[in-house]
This record gives sequence, structure tokens and C-alpha cells, in this order.
Amino acid sequence: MKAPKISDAVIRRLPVYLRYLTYLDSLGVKTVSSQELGEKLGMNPAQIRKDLAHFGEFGCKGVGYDVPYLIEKIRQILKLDRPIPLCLVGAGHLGHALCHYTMYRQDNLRIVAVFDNDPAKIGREIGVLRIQPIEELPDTVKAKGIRIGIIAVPADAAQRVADLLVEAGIEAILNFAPVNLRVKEGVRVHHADVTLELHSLAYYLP
Amino acid sequence: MKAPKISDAVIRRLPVYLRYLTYLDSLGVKTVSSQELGEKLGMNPAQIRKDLAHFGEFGCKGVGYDVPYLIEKIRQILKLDRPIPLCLVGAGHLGHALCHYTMYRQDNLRIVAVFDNDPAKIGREIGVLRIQPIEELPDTVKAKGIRIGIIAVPADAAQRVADLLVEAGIEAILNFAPVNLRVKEGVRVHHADVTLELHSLAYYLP
DNA sequence: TAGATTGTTAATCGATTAACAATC
DNA sequence: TAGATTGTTAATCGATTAACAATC
Repeated sequence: MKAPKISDAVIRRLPVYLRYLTYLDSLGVKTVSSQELGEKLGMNPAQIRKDLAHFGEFGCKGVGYDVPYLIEKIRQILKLDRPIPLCLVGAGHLGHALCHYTMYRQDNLRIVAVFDNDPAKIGREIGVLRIQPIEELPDTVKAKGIRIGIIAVPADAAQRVADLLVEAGIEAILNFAPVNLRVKEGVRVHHADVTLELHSLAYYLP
Repeated sequence: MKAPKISDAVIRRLPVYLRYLTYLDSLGVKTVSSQELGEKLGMNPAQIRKDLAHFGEFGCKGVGYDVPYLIEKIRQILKLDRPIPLCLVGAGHLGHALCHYTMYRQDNLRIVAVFDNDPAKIGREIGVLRIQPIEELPDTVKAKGIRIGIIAVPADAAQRVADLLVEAGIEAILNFAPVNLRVKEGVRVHHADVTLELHSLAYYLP
């Protein structure tokens, strides 16, 4: 649709805007300028305008941005305007936390299946979901149209799980295990790497 | 010590190098070139050399880098060569996961205290740690010399906890709550933001 | 209309990559 | 020594910021 590739830096700022806009909306604020947005988020207003202008003309000169309209537009850009089924692999503490977390959110990303290979966990429930044996993953992914997989298993199992997810036809992976996953071209992997965050944080200690 | 500021992008790559070097070391590999490193990590070798050269001359021309020596040096740079006590606020599923995670790691970052405000949780144990009431935070932080605080509480409590941590003298915060924290100058905050990762991942879906 | 704010072009800044002399 | 690889300088690339005409 859009010829020029949008940089990842831009894409990662959109959810930040979205979150703050949603907050403004909850306060009943109808309009916001890039100036105000920039002040609150500690960002350059020109950057915000430029980021948004990549995708269309969402603002109104002399006025600013209509909050609900901009929320709608950003959600469209991020493809959050349609339901996206996720699955979770690994029903440990982290898995539970993630399940509860996405369960109570108001967006269209929803965990619809949970897998584990521990017989003690299989069959137990997290919220409305029953923990399924990992062997059921391929069929369930197809049956439920699951598009994103979340890996919340120990490091030594992560690559196997990734292979299984990719084989099942998953399109993107969010990986919590502290390992570099290798996946085929076209499958996007994001890392939620606590180790990396803590290590880089340590550097900045006085 | 070093006059020119090192960019955050560089700092965030160091733990990536460190992880892979540690893996190589576990295999008994003694020496590695920026070329090999770059191939395995999907990075430009020149970038790796330049990153490292910011901090000193760690390599050997014609040979490459001594793996154990480089590990030692990166650990020094990141201040991981000395024990850094952490505390965790929020003993939910995420808190449990983080506790177990840092407990079994071989680095010097160690959670040494856990706090919660839920009477049902206070007094219970996570590994060797007893969950303490949040009121004990200031004294415990001082007594144990805690330098980094991890926030794993619901969004609406996060800012209060951040204020409490800063007040207690914490120097850095890792925040898992999906809110923008406001802290005074000099306190570094990193975000481990699952929402942001999932939202940006959704964009890249085909 | 006058004031405000966008969208966009141009200028600046910084980061990545390439190239190569130094040297192990 | 010859081959390999670093550390570093120079070239390239891309992202951020500033400036401003367009216009609500």
C-alpha cells in the first residue's frame, strides 16, 4: 500500500501515542496538539507530526488532532482494529501473568490457547482456558486461526517451541526466553528480554 | 572516566555480545573474531569492533578477541562484576516468575527483597525470600543497600511504588506496568513493556 | 480576520558501514 | 614472513529537529 518502508523506531512510538491518547480519551479530552503530546511524553512535537504523517493526514491545521479519531487511525495502522488470536506456550508463573494480563485488556489481542508439556499442568485452567498438551498445538493453531505465539518456556526449550510454532503457520513470535531464536524469513520475532534490560540498567548506575 | 557519552544503542548491544560470548565460553571456545560474532548475531562486524573500542583495546590484531577476557571486560563495563542487590515490588505471577528467574542466574544481579501490600501474601515465601509488607521497603532498601527496584504491580499502583522507591534512595527502576513513570532526574527507568511489544508485533503481521 | 497548528521540506545530527593502515 | 584481524578514520546512511508555507 505505502511504498516507502516505515522504520521500526516509528512503529514502536505508535503504541506509546496510542496509550496516552487512550488516557486522554478516558478523561474526555477531545483534541490534542503535537505540542501538548510532545510535552507530556517527553518527545519532539515535530517527530510526532512526522511519525503520523507517514500514514496520512490525521490532524487539522490550526486545531490539532481529534483524540478519538487519532486513536481509531493508530489502531488501524497497528492492525489492532480486528481480533488477533494469540497462543501462549509455557504455563509457568510468567505464562499465568501474561494470560491474566491480556485477558483484562481492551484490545483485540487475546490469548485463545495455552500449551505446556508438563502433565501436572495439562488440563488445569487459567481463567477460561484449559492448558493443552503441546502436541495439540498444530491443530489448535489452525483451528483457531492463531497468528502470534508467545514463548514463555525455559531457554533450552525455546528454539524447539519456535520451530513448532513456525511449522504450525504462526506469523509472529514474542519471545521471553533469553536466547536468540532462529526462524525462517518472514516470521517476525520480538524479544521481551528481562536480562538485557537489567544488564543495560546496571550500566547506568552511578 | 570516559569523556564522550556512549549511546544507549551501544549499551544495549553489550548484553547481547555477553550472552553469546558466555555461550561460546561454555563450549570451550577460546578466541572469536568480530567476523564470526557478526555472522552468528546477524550484525555488522565493524559495528561490533567499534562498540567494543569505545571502552578500550580488547582484541588482538590478526587473532581476534580472547573469549574469557572479553567476557570479563564487558561484565566490568556493565558493572556486573560486583553484586547488585535488587528488590521486587509485587508478588503476583509476574513477581514469582522474576524471582525464580534471577535466582537461578549466574550473574551478580540478585533480588534480595520482595514487597507486596496484600495481607494474604505477606509472610509467604518465594524461594528463600519472605514477602514483606510494602511499609518495610524504605528501611530494607537502606539496610540491604538495594540499588535497583523492579515494579511488577498493576498499572494504577505503579507511580506510587515508583515514588516510594525513589524516596527510599533507589538508583534505577525496571518497570513492568504499562504506564509512563515520572521520576526525578538521575533515576534511570527502563520499561519492559509487553503491550508495546505486542502492538508493534501486530503491525508486522502480513 | 488573526492566531494556531499541521504537513512537509530543508538542515542537522548521530549512527552505521566501509575502508585501510597498523600490527599481531 | 604472509595472512588475518583489529582499531580507527572517512563515507554513507538514516533519523531527528528546525523552519515555514499552507490552511483551518
